[in-house]
Order: sequence, then structure tokens, then C-alpha cells
Amino acid sequence: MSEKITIYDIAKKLNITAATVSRALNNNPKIKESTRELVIKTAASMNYKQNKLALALKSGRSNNIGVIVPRIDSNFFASVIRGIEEELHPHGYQVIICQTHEDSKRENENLYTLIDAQVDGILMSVTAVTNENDGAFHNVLEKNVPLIFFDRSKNIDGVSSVTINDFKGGYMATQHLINEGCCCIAHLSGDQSLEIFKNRFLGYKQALLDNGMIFKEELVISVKSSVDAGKEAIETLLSLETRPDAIFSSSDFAALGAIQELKERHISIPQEFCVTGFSNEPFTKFMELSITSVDQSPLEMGKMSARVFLEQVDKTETIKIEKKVVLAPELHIRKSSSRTDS
Amino acid sequence: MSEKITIYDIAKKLNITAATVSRALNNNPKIKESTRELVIKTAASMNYKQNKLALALKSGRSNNIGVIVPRIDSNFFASVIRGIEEELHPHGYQVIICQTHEDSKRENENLYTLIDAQVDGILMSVTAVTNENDGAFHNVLEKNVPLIFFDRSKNIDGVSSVTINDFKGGYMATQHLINEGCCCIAHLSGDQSLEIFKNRFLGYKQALLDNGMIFKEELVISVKSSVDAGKEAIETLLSLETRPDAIFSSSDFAALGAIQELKERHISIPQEFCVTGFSNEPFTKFMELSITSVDQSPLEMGKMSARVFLEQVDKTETIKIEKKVVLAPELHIRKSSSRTDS
DNA sequence: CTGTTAGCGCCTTCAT
DNA sequence: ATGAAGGCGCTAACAG
Repeated sequence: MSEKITIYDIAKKLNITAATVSRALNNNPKIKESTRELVIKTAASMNYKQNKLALALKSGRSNNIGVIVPRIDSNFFASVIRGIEEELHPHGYQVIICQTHEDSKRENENLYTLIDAQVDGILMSVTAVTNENDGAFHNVLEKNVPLIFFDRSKNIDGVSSVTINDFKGGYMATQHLINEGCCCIAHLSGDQSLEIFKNRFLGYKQALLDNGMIFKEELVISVKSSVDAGKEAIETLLSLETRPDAIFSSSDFAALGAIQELKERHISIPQEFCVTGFSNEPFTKFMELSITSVDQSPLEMGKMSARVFLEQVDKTETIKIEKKVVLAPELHIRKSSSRTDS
Repeated sequence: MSEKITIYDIAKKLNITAATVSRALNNNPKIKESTRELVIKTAASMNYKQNKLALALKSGRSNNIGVIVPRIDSNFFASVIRGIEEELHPHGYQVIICQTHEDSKRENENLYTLIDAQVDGILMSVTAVTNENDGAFHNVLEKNVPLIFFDRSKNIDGVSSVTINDFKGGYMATQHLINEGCCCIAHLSGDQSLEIFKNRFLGYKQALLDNGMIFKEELVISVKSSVDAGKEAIETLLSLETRPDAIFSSSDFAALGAIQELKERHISIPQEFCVTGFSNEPFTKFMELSITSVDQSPLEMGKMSARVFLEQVDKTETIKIEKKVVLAPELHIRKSSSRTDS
């Protein structure tokens, strides 16, 4: 049907040169107003569309940014992406999505692919190292492509990050449990090679110590973020001599599993056992026995990451700015841990 | 640091021409094996990366596909996108995400933007018409860019679609409520300009008629997909003379709101009142009073859409194929409507 | 103000 | 089997 029409087509029609057309279309100041109008009008009538690929090749900027996440179908990551998209859209950037499925090999592959695709920046949440770490990150930095970590960060020189204060989140949740009178608090953690989980754990530990409580290694269990993992954890924990009466879980899903298993065993929540999660997944609020959780403000995190990128991309290439934004976590206290209210 | 290196750089180094390098890299059969190996080796050593933008400009194919959804932070859409990404990734396509926020103006804008960005195809879930419909869709078809609708479809000539049988979904849910002994079933519907909601409604209506029940206009309320909307709907419904004893909701969130409001009024579920939702959002399964819902297999829907796109893109340009894939909905019966079990 | 020229990086006839 | 040349569509010097 309608063939692709270029600035040459409209130049020919107007007996002018393509450069003039280009200038007119780009609001170049030194062009006669009359010709500008004429060009714009005929361009519209011919249904001309600028070829962004040509522009990208010419300028070296694709106007695409890459976003790498472990998976997209989690409320947290989807919300972050929403924030990124909304912040970047007005600036003319398109968002390319990549998933790692928690496989660092896929992560490296995605990094290379995005660089190949000439993205103008990469925003990502790293995955735990499951494979050989080749120089993918180094490659990105070498190419001078702005790289920004959100939530799951890595300590790399010259790389900015937007995270929440996970230590504080862990501390707040644990302190809350202590305030509710829990005296033996267990912790469901995640992959310790990820800083977020390490920091949540450290916050938990510090809260215990600050309150004169004893930290016990055996009360910390590393689990996957799944309902089943939470159930299994309860099984383990209840078989200990020092039976815990509360859990601070780094995962809402594990917290849910724990709650389900506790109910199964007719242990009343929150009277006999308190549970808090992390991430403030929608379902934690919806449950009849709503679950206390730490909110990470994912939408804000996405927007902030995008803003950090925009700052970065505007600067002169020579100066490497490293910005570390740390957002405040927010504890949402709900029924699963409120003895005072219920 | 490391400058962008091109085929010319490696050609110079080897005292051959760029064309030869290009051929060697592309496994052109008429190239000496020794030079091929040499080229590939030095390319690797120089850390050469093909510039996809140049390739795209040359070939006219960007290897990007655009995905347009109302919003990304809903489990359904995020899961569809996950499916699309997973199916397309092995074929070398990148996925660009766009959101409409249920605004048809944004939808048109996104369509134009994607076309401008020279995407090789567009997969989308349409939004209700909230603004003037300009020729955005027509424009896409004119450019011969494969367009595939998923879930929320539009009847346009030559456009393929992947949907579920919403009529059947509505029918199944309603029939189930009837089987459970409900005799006055209300329906929470959505924007009737969207076929999915119209079809769910029609399925509901047909089920009533097939069972010799009376369809009453007043029992159908159009609501937004939100918890609050569900609560308000209950208020309206309970004030009717013919007070309903069940709801088939086209939205899980509205169903949840309805349940919350019913509990507030001490109406027991499912004994006095049954509720079913639609979409099988994760929380429907997690609730203590789990919610019956219709699953739309979003992951499969995404993969299927991607496959339809791949078929389309391979064909010779001249033939327009229009494929309508209809997936089967699956009713997940849970506590909110199981009188027999509980 | 506008035309001419050149080049972004790659591929692909056409020669040789 | 390889070199030379042209072009994908656009912009940015450099002229005039």
C-alpha cells in the first residue's frame, strides 16, 4: 500500500533539497518561515514519518533504554517498570524489557544484547550469581552506557543505584515484633549473595541486639520466595527446642506460606505467633488476616531510577557521576502481627 | 575508553576490505575458510560488536516488537508480557513496552510512536474508546506491520487476535452459581465498549435463560475494576426489592470488594451469598475465603500471540493472514461459591 | 536562507 | 574468493 516516504520524496515534490526539508522539520532557526510551513504541510499531506532508525544510526542514540529484571510478572518489578515507563515516556524514550529468570548467564546475555541494540541506558535489578561472571558489566561501562541499579544493587565503581534502606526495613519489622511482645523471632531470608537480603538480615540482627535479645543462627532460614518454602520453614522452626513465636520474612510469599502452615497446625495468629513479610504485595492487604509488610514504594523507585538516568545522560560524557539514592521503607502494620489491636 | 569498532577497523587491520569482513561474519558461503577464521578471531579479539541500528536501517527490520497494554502492573498483563518475551527472545526480538492507562489518545500516540520506531510488529490489548479515534490502526495496517490483538480485541479486517472465550467464561461461572443453588444472580460488568465485557455479560445472560431463569436489567451493574467499586455495588444491589444471592463479577477486584462489604454486613459466604470473579488474580487463591474465578491463562496467551506474530512475519508480504485464536477459559471453583464443599 | 557533500555502519549487487 | 561502489534515511558541517 503506502510506500515508505522519505524527506527526499517531499524534497522532490517541492523542488528543494532534502537538507532543507530536514531543517524545516527540525525547526532549524535559519529557514524561511514560508518554506517551513510549506514543508510541514506537504509532509503531513504525504503522511511522512521520520525514520527513527536512520536518526539513531546518525546520532548514535537509539532513544531506547533497557530494563533488566529477574521476572516481569511480580507486582514489585511490574510496578517499578511502570514507574520507569511513565517517567521516561515524556522524554521520548522507549522501554525494552528483558528477564533473567534469576540466571546470571541470562543476565550477561541480556546486557550484551542491549548494548548491541545501542540502548542509551540500562536500568536493572541484578540477580544472584549463578554462573561465571564474565565481563558483561565491565563491557557496559566501557561503552559509556549509563547503568543504574534499582533495588537489587551491586557495588560497582561509577554505577548509580536506587534502593530502599533494607537494613532499616528489617530493623523496623523486627522492632515491631519485639514491641508486640514476641520473644523468639525467627527470620526467613533470601539468597545472601544479594545485598537486599543480607541487609534485611543485618537489620533483623541489630534490632535483636539493641533490645538485649539473643541472636541464634538456627532461627535464620534461607528460603525461596514461595508459599511452599514458607510452609516448609515452619516445619523446621517448630521442631527446634527453642520454638520461635514470630517470623520476620524477607518475602511476602514465604510469609503467606508460613501463615497457612501455622493455621493448619491450629496455632493462632497473632496471639501465639506473629508474622511479618516484605514487599507489601497486594495480597497482604487483601487477606482477611492481613499481613504486616514492608513497603518498598516500587512506583517511586522506578520513577527515581528514571530520573537518575536522565541526569546521567545529560551530563558531559567525561564526568562519571555516581549517585546512590536510598528510599525509606515503610512498615504497614496489619493483623498478622497486631496483638494490641485485635 | 574503548571506542566503537566497526568492520572497517578490523578490515584495515587485516588489509582486506570491509565487504569481506561482513561476508565472513555472516557466514557467506563464498569465502575462504582461512580468512573467515582469521576475521572471526580478530573480530573477537578486538571486541567487535555488530551495530544493530545500522543493520536495522539497511534491512528495514529493527528486531523490536511493540507491546501496548492498559497498564503493566496488573498480574494479567504482566504475565502476558512475560509469555511474549519468553517466546520471542529466542528469535532475537526485543520487546518494547507501552502503556495506555485506558486512554485511547495515548493508545493512538503509542501506535504512531511504535511505527516511527520501525517495530517489526505490534501486539496489543486495546483500550475502551475514550477519545476521537483517528486512523492510528489504519496507519499500522497500511505500513504492513503485523498487528495482533490479545485479550481485548477489536474487529478489524486482516488483524489476528488471541483471546479467550469470554462468553463461555461468563456462562461457566453463572452456570456454576446456578448449580450451587443460587436463584438470583447479579452481574458486575465492565465497559461495554470492550468485547470481553460484553461477551462475559452475554454468557451470563445466556446461562440464565438456558436454565429458565429471568434476566433482570437491574441486576447488572457496570463497575470499574476496583475493590471500592465492588463495595458500592453491594450497597446498590442489597437495596433492590429482588435482593440477589450471588454475584458473577467480571473483575476479581470488584469481587473482593463485594465480599468485604458482604462480610461487613454479616452476610455469610457462601451460605447466604456466592461470589465469583474473573481473571484468577493471585490473591483469589491466597485468601482464607478463597475466591472462585475464571482463569485466562495469560502466560499461554502471551506465548500464543507471539507465535501468531512469528507466523505472520515469515509469510510473504502480499498475503494477509487473519488468524483468530480462541483459548478456553478455566473455572477455578473455590470457597466463595462452594456450598457443597464447605 | 538554501544547496552540496559527506558519513553514521552495514550489506549487497557488480565487477574482477 | 575478494574489491569497489552505492545506498538504507537522516543530519551537520561547509559553502554560497
